Amino acid sequence: MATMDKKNVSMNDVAIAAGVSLKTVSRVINEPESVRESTRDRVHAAMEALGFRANFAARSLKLGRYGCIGVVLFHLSGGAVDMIDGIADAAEERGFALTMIKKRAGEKMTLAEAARRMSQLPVDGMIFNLRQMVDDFDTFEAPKDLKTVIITPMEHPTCSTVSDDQEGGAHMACEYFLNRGHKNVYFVSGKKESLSSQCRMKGWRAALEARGIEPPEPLQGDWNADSGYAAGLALADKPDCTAVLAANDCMANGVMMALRDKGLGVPDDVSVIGFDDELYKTIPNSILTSVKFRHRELGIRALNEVVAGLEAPSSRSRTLVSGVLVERSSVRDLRA
Amino acid sequence: MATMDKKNVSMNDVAIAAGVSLKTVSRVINEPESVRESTRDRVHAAMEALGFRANFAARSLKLGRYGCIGVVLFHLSGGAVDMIDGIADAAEERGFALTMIKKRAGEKMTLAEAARRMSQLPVDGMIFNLRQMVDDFDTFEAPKDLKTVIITPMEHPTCSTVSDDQEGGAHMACEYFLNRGHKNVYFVSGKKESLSSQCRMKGWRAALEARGIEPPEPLQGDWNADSGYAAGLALADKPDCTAVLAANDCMANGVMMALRDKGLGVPDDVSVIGFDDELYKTIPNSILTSVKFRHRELGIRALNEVVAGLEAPSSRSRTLVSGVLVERSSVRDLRA
DNA sequence: TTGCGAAATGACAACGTTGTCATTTCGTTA
DNA sequence: TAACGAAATGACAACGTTGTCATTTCGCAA
Repeated sequence: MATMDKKNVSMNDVAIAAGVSLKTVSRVINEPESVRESTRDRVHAAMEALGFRANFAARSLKLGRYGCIGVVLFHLSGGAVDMIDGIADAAEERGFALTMIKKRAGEKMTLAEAARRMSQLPVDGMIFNLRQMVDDFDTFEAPKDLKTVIITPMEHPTCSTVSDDQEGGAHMACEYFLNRGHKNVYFVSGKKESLSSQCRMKGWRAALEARGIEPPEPLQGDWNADSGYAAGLALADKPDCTAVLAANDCMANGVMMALRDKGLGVPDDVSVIGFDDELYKTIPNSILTSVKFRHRELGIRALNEVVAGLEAPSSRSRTLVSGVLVERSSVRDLRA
Repeated sequence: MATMDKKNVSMNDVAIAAGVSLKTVSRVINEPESVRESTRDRVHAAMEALGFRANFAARSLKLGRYGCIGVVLFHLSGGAVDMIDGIADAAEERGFALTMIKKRAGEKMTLAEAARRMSQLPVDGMIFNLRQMVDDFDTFEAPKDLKTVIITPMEHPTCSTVSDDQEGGAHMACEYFLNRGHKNVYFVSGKKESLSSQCRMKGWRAALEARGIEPPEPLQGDWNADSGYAAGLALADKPDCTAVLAANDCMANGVMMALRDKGLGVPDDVSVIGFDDELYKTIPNSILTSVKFRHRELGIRALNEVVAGLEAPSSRSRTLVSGVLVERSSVRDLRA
């Protein structure tokens, strides 16, 4: 066998093989222009022959940075995929890799705990994806030397935050109803503990109150279609119900099915708007108008915010990524 | 201000503050039992006061390992969330963090390229999530010192692989039809380039051929409901079509809607089975029988395989995680 | 050929840990 | 009190890079 594995190949090994100094090998990697071409070729050949791979630990130790951004997933939901996608793409583009840890099911993780664990890992900054409340949210202080961005709709006293504009999205949907002559809007919520659901409800409530309308009692759902169906059955009995805002598309679909089963048409008798714009994937010829959030954009913003803050970890900003109303035909214009 | 930030606090700083040697601080962290309690307390106090955090780079450099597993996402689909969830949980449990990179949209990444990039990062082993074919699949050789596991339905000559048993799942669904008196099964595929779709088709074809049935021409879909709907319209015209296997639930739903619109009932006139068992989230009272894969389990297995192979990176194994048929009422028993 | 400035290369320390081995301190027993 | 083995602690090198600064080599003009 030609290559016996004498552990790992170091720059020194390459240097010896190429008949140059260790430092020259380093230069070939970091500032190739400064090395004469003939020398460079010799070094490259040696690296190839020995199967050299730069040692991440030694490099980071010397440089004092890792080129990695930490991501803490407190919660892994459907929309999280696109967000991670955005984070990963933006990271890639800026030459960072991601280091990821996840809250385990059942485990109760605080921000402080997450920060403690992250700071043992190779990261220059970190992103927390937080979609539910945690105990120490208000008291948490990020490590001074580790830029921290929290993806959450709540404002944080010291950390930068990034969020979908959930309230704004709900507001937009309500306005859409009201501007078309609807006198009221019913609301079907998602799981109680979800911040998204809470914010969507808050926006709905605010939009109605801004018009001097008393918001009706919201109906409690759990994100799934069956809970929407149950809500729909209840709503079908309310004569003043002409408009329903459901906190996601699945429940909106449940509502529509229930209305249909009760002999009511959408949008002829009742108008419906959902959230997330994903029903079209599952329902052919879907007519549901829906508020869509740009999760990918959200991830990109979060990552950019971290990178921008690497030099000044204590800086603080608040970013809201607006939603978009994807218009289909599930809302009737009562003025017509 | 008490604590001016003189860059980072090192073990040496702590040692001085606590009036002990650097090595004792190291011991407090790595083998606390071997340090007298009074000393330990003093060191802990100093660490607290100075805000000491162990330096990952220095530690890894010395230890020669990182405690991180690399994950390469060639493709980020819906099912990937659960898989990542499984990987992350298993990693957590075994004391590993994850380092992640992602193929960017449009970019063409080979296994070799992915391995090259990963090996510059802090990882002890790696997992490739590969749901489409890549150019160098057969020729790829993993770095000798970096255990590599590929999540893919294809067998690889040198790397360990882990996969859902897609073929088996399709086979199971077909058997389920045939055992209930159906004489044939039609198939609606997903996107052409998807390995999942290809494997499901292969399993379907094999199951029919095993019973001496000539498989009808498969219908090409794209995973979304509309393509299923189109397929359903076509199938409604085929008098011999009593059973349809759709490569996912969304398309299965599209098929069912089309059949209904053509005046055919499910399961009375035509039976349908889907894949992934997720329709119930979107459709109230869903009746669709579906083959469900345990993506979370898949992730766990992949991670365990990597960790098991850390000592012997060249070992090779093939793991198949079986699917489960979630039975509802979309299949009619023709024998009754 | 010599001299010169610029380009290329090299020697050595340093980054912050942990392993090895030597030294000090402690608690017992003679 | 002295002597001893065990427990606790410390000094120093090493891990594989990069930064600093010194040295060598090069290309060109005198």
